Amino acid sequence: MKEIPQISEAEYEVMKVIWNYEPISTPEVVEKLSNKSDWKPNTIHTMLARLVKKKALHARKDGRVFIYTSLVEKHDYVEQKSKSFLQQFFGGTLNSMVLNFIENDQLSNEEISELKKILSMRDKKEGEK
Amino acid sequence: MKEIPQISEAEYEVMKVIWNYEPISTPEVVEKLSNKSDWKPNTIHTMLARLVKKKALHARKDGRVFIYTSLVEKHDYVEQKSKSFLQQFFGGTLNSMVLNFIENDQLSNEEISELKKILSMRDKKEGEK
DNA sequence: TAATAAATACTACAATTGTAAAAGTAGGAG
DNA sequence: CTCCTACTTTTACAATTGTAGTATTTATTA
Repeated sequence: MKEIPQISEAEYEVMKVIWNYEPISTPEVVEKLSNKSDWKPNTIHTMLARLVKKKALHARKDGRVFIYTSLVEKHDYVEQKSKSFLQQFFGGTLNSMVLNFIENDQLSNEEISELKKILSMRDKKEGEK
Repeated sequence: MKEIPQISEAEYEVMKVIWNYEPISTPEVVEKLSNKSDWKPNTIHTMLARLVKKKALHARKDGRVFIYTSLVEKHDYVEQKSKSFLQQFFGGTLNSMVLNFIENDQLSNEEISELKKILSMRDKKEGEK
C-alpha cells in the first residue's frame, strides 16, 4: 500500500484547490485561496513548498512558474483520515459513530430518512452485480 | 456554550483513562497507561500537567499525590471533534461520510444491516415519545 | 540593455506536541 | 532524626504547524 504523507489542516486547504483544478500554477493557487481565506501569498507559497517536500504534490517548472499536480489522491487521503478518526474516537467503526449520533440526537428526521435512502441505494447497486 | 480546550492525540489517551476511572491518582494513571502504551512515567506526568494547565483536568492534592477529575466531558469533546472532522472532510454532514463509505465499498453487508437496525431503533425510540 | 514586476527561494519565529531527563521535596522506614 | 524512595516540579529539545518577512532571480518592457 502506498505511503500517504501527513498533511496539516492548512495544507489540506491547499490540497483541495489542487485536487479541484490540477494542473494548476502557483499564481492560480494563490488566487483561488485568496478568495476563500485571508492568507498572504507567502503563506500559500510556504504551504506549496512543504507539500512538495512531503511528496504530496509534484511541481514542474513551466517558464517562470510552477505547475502543480497531486501525488496523493483525495479519496485515499480522506479514507486514511477517516480510519484514524474512527479509530481514535469510535473504536474504529463507522457504525459506532452513527449510533453515537443517533443516541445524542444529532441527526434530524430528514437526515435519518436520507440515510435510509442511502443504505437502500447500496442494496440496489448490490443487486445489479 | 462551554469552551472546550484542545487536547492532543496523546493527551486524549490520558483523558480516556481519567474518564474511565476518575477520580484517579497520578500513580494509578501511570499504571493504567504503562500497560497500554510504552510511555515513560515522566511522559505521562507531562501530559497530566498540560491537561491541568489547559483546564481539561482538575487536580486536587490528597496527601502526597494528586487526584484528577475531568473538567470536560468525553461526550462533549467527541462531539466537537466529530463536528470539526466532518466539517473538514465531508462538508459538515455525517450523511456525506456514510455515503462516501458506501460508495467506496468500505462497509460490509453485515455492517450495512446493522446500520439499518440502528436507524430503525431510532424510529422506535421516536415513537415512544 | 537596464529597470521593473512578478515569482521563487531563503529565513524566521512562536506555539504545540511527543518524548523525556534532571532536580527538588516530603513522608515513611529504620 | 536521617536517609531513601516515590512524587512532583522544572527544564529540554527536536519536529510540525501557522504565519509570514526578506532576499534573490528572471522575464518583460521601455
